Amino acid sequence: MCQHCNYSQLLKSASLEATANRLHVLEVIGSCNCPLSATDIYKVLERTEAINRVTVYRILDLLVEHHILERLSTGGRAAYYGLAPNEHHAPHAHFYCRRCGQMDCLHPETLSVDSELFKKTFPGEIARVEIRVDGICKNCLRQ
Amino acid sequence: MCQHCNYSQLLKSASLEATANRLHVLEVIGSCNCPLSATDIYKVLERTEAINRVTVYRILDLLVEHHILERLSTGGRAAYYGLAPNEHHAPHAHFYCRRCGQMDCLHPETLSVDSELFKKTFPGEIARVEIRVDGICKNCLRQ
DNA sequence: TCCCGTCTTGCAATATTGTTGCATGAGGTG
DNA sequence: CACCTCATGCAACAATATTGCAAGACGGGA
Repeated sequence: MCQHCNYSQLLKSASLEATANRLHVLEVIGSCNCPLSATDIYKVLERTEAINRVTVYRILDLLVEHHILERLSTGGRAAYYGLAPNEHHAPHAHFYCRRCGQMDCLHPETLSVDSELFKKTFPGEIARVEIRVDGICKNCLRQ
Repeated sequence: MCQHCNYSQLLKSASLEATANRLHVLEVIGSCNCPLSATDIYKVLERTEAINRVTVYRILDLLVEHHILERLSTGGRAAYYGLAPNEHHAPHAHFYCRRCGQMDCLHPETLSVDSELFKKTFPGEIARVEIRVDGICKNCLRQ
């Protein structure tokens, strides 16, 4: 997803140590153009690194808390993780294929919500708006 | 949420038997103005009915599959369930409070997405668009 | 009425996903 | 070196959901 982000820099600006494990996690997520579940990430990493499953969960939680990653939800029960919006990444919606379970990022322009009016009238504090389109992807439609 | 829906009728039009358990589940969801998790529903039901937790899960799955209920996701790991859009219920967005975990329905007009352009250009099939606003609700802000 | 098939439900076991407690080890600082 | 902090591993646990199998309900037809 990102040739623009310097993960080490991202971590440092959040006052986090740029440990090898954290960089590995960011590289896996950043090099995939779609959000991944914790299990996905762990499975990729364990092939090449001696990393513990719990460590992956802890890193994901930490990075979400520091707004480096964002947690997304499918209709299913696993959480998915993607790079959080930053200067290189505009907030964008996601598409979830009900048949194959694949989650994809949509281009920021294609789908957005007009939340200005909402923000003015809503009595609470708004942190983010998550938009997810569910359906069947073109690959699954072909079959 | 609904004085207009005849649950028994809803089930019959989906060719499903209107069993007591299914009606109970629908009544619990329909009489709450916010989506509920499977556990929420089970806890309400077990106070008055002899119903099994697994039965609740199965009924929820069945009703989602038949588009009587819709499954919603919070940032957390539990799925939430609400009545699916139908002639009495316009599709609407939801608000999830990060502090108290409460999920609320928003009025259909306050927040909607312009998906016409998207529908024309997207190469897959679109079943629904889920919009969730995350933040802190007004009750939590007061504290 | 009795048998048979289908559907719903309960129960136990299991799976998946995520969390907690505690110990170890690395690396820096006085 | 003694001490501190932080990241990590490991085992146990917790929460949420699913599966397999058996029992029960209920209707249709012999």
